[in-house]
Amino acid sequence: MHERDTAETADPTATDDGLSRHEQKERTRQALLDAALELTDEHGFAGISLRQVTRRAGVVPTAFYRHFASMEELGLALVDQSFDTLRGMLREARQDPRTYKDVIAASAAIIAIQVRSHRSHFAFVARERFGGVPAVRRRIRDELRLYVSELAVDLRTFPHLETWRSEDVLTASRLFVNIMVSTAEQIIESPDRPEVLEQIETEARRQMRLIVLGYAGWRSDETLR
Amino acid sequence: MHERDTAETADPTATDDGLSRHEQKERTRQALLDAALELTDEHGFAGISLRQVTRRAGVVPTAFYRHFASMEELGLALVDQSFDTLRGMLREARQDPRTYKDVIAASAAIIAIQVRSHRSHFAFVARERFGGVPAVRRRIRDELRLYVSELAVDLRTFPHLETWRSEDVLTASRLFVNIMVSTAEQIIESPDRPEVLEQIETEARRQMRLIVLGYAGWRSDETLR
DNA sequence: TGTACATCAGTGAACGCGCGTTCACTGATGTAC
DNA sequence: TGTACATCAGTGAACGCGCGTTCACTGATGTAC
Repeated sequence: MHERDTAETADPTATDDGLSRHEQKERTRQALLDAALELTDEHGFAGISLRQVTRRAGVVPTAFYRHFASMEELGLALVDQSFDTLRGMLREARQDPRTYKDVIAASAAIIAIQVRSHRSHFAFVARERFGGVPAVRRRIRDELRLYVSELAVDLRTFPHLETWRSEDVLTASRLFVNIMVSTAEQIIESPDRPEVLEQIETEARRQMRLIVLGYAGWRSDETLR
Repeated sequence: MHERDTAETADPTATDDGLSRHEQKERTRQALLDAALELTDEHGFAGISLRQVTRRAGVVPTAFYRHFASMEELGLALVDQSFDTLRGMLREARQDPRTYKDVIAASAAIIAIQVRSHRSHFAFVARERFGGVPAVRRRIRDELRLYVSELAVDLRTFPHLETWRSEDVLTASRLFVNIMVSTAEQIIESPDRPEVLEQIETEARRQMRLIVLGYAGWRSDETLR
């Protein structure tokens, strides 16, 4: 083994833009994903072509195959990226102290903020959940199911809820995810004006409050099973 | 038996298949719509071509233009047809006496039956609501908004609800339509097995019951506004 | 009633275009010594 | 250290194919008289 490694300051492998081959490749891959996400927003994933994606990403069509075997594979990668964002939302809610004071107001606020800052990922899930390529649709459905059960685990930590039956917690979790998704869909479809967003957020709060109150009634009247 | 059947009610304008030019044209138009609906189920509306539609309908591509100026126009016609079906559901619920005994059980049952017998129309609305061509998406959004307010009018006729504030009735209507759409989506995505459908229907009933109970709580505690 | 003519739903050839995919290639980055 | 070679992300030409749309047409249906 030879003695190598010289200076810490100057990187001997540095190129014009300071990126290694690996880093450059990763950057192109992300450019393809971003391009596809943008185009999906306009035409739906089923309506976009490999050539459109590479054109927008600034590479030649054949370069696509260095990163994905097919458009379908790229679509699945987009699902994964989108759900990373959705999971980030759960993580944020868990860390936010407001959540444990007023879970409803906190949830509505977090949803509104997250949807606005990751609009394209939410839009992708909303559009492709029923929209397009079977493989993408299936992956989204599976991830959503997983997401519901992850939320159910969180819900169990709240006072009163730890004694509930697990199907009841799951029903609540499904309703919350339902409201979350439809709120996201509304925000995506709306003009980006503050008063419209405020109205959607208020509606989401009302819906969640209704469900919480519903459960209070449910618990006190077991015959309604 | 070889002797030809004598047409006792011989229609002088009768052709081989007994259809006038107008009737035949209408039949072709419907064949195009049906073909597009089937193909949309497989690939999404954005993913199908004019030629695919005409091929399945059994006419030559150029014949398409005798009926629609473009695929977009055909898409809008499909939205209209689908909402005729959804309105039929409301009409059915209004006529069904069970609705006024147990609105929840009746609604869940009616949704389940209607979705099964008009699966393709529900699937079209579910898929294209966020899925594809902007014009189609917009039309669906507008029709859904109208549908929510039509249901709100119906809800007002129920005991207790006539005294509610109109925003509250609208919120309830939105929640019901939300549950209806997501129930339809689940049925569409599920294998057609009775016990799975029964489970989805039960979940829909639970969700609706929860909301009704929620409103009971809401009414008795106005501070939760 | 029969005849002559008009209408028009559907045909079939042709077009230019964007598509996905193949292939041999280039030249900068990375590595061995 | 410098040199020689390997790797491989991205290139560019080429292909066959299905696409939407045009056009002149055919022949059954419909209408006037």
